[in-house]
Amino acid sequence: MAGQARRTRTLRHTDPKDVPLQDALEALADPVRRLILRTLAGEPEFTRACGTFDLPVSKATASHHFAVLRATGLLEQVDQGPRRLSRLRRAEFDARFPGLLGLVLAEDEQPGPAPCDTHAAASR
Amino acid sequence: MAGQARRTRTLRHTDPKDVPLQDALEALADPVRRLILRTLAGEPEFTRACGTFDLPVSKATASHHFAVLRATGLLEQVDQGPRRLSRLRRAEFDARFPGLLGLVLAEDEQPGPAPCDTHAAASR
DNA sequence: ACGTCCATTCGACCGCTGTCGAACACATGA
DNA sequence: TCATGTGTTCGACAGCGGTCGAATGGACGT
Repeated sequence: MAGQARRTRTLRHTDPKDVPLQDALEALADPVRRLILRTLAGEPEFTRACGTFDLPVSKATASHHFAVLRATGLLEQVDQGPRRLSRLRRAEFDARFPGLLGLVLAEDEQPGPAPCDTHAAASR
Repeated sequence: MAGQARRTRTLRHTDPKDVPLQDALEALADPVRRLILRTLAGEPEFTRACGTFDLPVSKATASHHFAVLRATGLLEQVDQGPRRLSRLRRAEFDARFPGLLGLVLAEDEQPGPAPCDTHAAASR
């Protein structure tokens, strides 16, 4: 059978209304998760699969971060075949925490001279 | 004997302008620190000494949290004799991260069923 | 049926940070 | 000078969370 309509199934996601500020801040306090959110904000909805993100971590870790974001009501995901497409729940999250997501999306990539790097890179 | 001027000396504090979003979120992700901020917001400026806060942690831990808040540009402190009085740098922080502090100060104390602490019972 | 691709889950490791008691430093008042 | 009250600093400990490789589960295409 030729490909018919893709069976896109929405999976359970947390409603931002039920998210305590504690969880929201913890979720956003991770740089990888913020990178995911910023990437997602720059694309049409439901066009990026998890694997297409350019993240500095392994697949397992990335999956963990997606789960956290979903649990915090920050994104909604849809299974389309083997891929899992994401959408940023911008309006919903903004209704719960006005301005918070905006700060994240507007974050500068801090191109500084790497004062914040984790350990002795001994580079440059 | 009365009438000697209180020698209030301002100590070094970080300018919110120099604070990366990363640090701000990490600072606000701690419930004790948010409690400090909310308490401070409900009082006139420079009227609360560190010891007068009703915090669920030891003196040493409280001191640590005050240091973090100071380093994040969230509060300014003045030494008045043996006491260290604090002021919430509301406007300055709001200029750097519009709306963020507002969310914290408006936070509900979550009186609900969920006891936020996962363990640490029978302390002291 | 089978293999492939995609994402999650599992177990383990490790560093960071929140936590504490005790010791210290400082300013003040007797 | 000493005692007191206040806040910080010093080790030390514990738990959480981010991280990984490997194993697992599903959904196609052939």
